[in-house]
Amino acid sequence: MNLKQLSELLGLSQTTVSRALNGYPEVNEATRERVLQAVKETGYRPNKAAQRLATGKAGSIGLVMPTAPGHQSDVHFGEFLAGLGEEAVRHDFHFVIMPADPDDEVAALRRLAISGNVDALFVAYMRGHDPRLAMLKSLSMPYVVHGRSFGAEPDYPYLDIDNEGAFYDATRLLLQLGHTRFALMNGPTHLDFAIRRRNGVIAALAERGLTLEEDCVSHALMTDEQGLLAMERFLQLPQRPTAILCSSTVMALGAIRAVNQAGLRLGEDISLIAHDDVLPLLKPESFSVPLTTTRSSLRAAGARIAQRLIGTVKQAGPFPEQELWKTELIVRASTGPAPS
Amino acid sequence: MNLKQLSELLGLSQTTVSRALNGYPEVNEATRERVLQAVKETGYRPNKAAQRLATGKAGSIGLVMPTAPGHQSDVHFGEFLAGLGEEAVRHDFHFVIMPADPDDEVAALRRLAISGNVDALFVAYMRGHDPRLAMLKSLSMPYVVHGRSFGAEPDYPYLDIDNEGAFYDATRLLLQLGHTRFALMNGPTHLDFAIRRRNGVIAALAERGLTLEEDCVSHALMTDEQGLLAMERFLQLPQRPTAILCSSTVMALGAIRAVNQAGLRLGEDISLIAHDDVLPLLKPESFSVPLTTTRSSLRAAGARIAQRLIGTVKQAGPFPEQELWKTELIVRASTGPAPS
DNA sequence: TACATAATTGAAAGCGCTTTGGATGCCATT
DNA sequence: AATGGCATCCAAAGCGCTTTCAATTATGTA
Repeated sequence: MNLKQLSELLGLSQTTVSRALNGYPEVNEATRERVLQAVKETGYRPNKAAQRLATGKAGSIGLVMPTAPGHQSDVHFGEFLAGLGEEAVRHDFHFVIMPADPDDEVAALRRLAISGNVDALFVAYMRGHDPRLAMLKSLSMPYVVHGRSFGAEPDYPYLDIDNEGAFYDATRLLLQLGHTRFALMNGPTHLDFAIRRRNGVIAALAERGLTLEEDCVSHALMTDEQGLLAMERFLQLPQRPTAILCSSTVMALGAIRAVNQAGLRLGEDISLIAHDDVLPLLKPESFSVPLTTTRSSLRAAGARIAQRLIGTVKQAGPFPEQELWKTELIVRASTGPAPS
Repeated sequence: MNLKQLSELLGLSQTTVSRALNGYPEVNEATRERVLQAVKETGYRPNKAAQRLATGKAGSIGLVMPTAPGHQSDVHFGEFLAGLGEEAVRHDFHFVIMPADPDDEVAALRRLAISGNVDALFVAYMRGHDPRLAMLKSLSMPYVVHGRSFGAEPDYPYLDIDNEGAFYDATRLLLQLGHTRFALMNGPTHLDFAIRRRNGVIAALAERGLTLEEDCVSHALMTDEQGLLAMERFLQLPQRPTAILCSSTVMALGAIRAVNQAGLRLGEDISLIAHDDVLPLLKPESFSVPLTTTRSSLRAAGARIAQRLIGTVKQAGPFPEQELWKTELIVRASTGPAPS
């Protein structure tokens, strides 16, 4: 069933049917009703490819999924996608996902953009001085960046959380509890959020005249394995840190295992604060020692970005170009006063 | 730059340029060279929407992502997607993801199919007597089902793992270790794999004249929370089970917490075997008590399905219609002889 | 009553590609 | 010289939609 057949069936022109379907005001309400009724009965669906060719709009937003054989797939990606989806489903948008080697992200993003398959782009996994920004600006296609790019002029549309503030606050809390020996389990060095979180910690420590020693910082993939390894390393330090900041609840999982294996008690011997993206299968509140976290929902961020992206494509009013979300600092049992 | 402009530039017809680009044999090699050269110089890219409208082929495979506000996003989905992606990236295919309310999956799948945006469908989260099968058959679009539909004639293309066999073998192992009181922590009742796994357990028990008591079975979302709750319930039973089968390592996480909290020792007081989809952030081998599992990589399954789907679209030879993968039973420390 | 105006509808021209159904010219055969 | 086959190429007809421009009818105004 296509437009032509439908219009013949109704004894109307394609023009009128098309208008009725797309909510144009110049069609008689009675006619529109008739058309809508026929659509319901026949199950007619406009062919998207044709629609796209005619309008230039695809009703879809594109994103690059970093993937490669052996490449760790990322829980955060799925969660974020769920957020995007939640919003997209309300506007009959869909996603076009271009899988790409992580080393090939710039090219993949360009391919996606000029493929003509998408109306807007979503960009994540931002790095410091991210090379994709220049490319995006040259593209004349709407986009929103999740995160920011440290070192780049902040003149691009983004939604980010206040990573520096989050870790600054977390560190301050630990300082107030009397801790003086700190360690940071962070994500990969080149990623923007890792840079900012580190800065947050350093800034808070500096106010007390403390510094973050090089051997008290780990940069690694945010897996529980890496968490275990990093924590084991920390615990073997001659001057063992008592306060640990951690970039992910996934990593914290491994870290906690290391603490337990060392026979230490979380919240007493070791205080731990992790950043919580509100992942579905990791509830810090139900850890055996509930985990103090800086919290910000990845999923909510996804939904908001979808909203901005779709709104822009549909020309539905202006959106703020830059948004910086505060995180919540939620104190639970994994933090306590420094052991004397 | 479009085909018309390019062909004018070259002094050729659109026909010839199109053929040169698409590898048709009836164009002079010299001409083809000239065209390819011009493409390189002008950066011409064919408009996908037009291509699609003309050919009906989109170079993409479609899938429905169950999502709704408040709906738990699923780690397995992301991992599976990574597998699909790994293969798709090699063939310049992409995905079109249609987010949909879980209650609306049949309709969503149909929308996706007739949208003209996809060449093939991937279908997951199969249920017993799944209503989507009939719809898919009527569709004349290639598809592959991940899993099967219990109770339906197995005449559709699928890739599944031998869920029944996996849990049968796991149960037998526990029986050999002397266990007699079993419990099963399963996924939602209506899902196909849950049905088959349960059957596997029941079959193995039956051989020894044992039965699976109703209060020793839990059907729930496969989250760590539900795992915790289910295990707590099991442990409070008057005749406490000593052998637990679990449908997911995520769930096992919570279950293990419950065991620890009850002051029991995993692998001694309680033996546990879980099914391992090889999720990136849950390594059963590095649990504090390494976990005995039935293993089958979700990601590998994704890649294989992508291969079949893309191959079918490209008419690249026939693929087996039905595949049933064996799982591996990997024995680690979470299983031990029944306590006396 | 005559005319301007608003409300509705349609014909047809694209959108950028693929593909059918010829053309055209060239060569080897009869 | 007439024939057929082959290698190349092209004009034009779609694919299924949107949108411009125009036509038609109904309504209101002086």
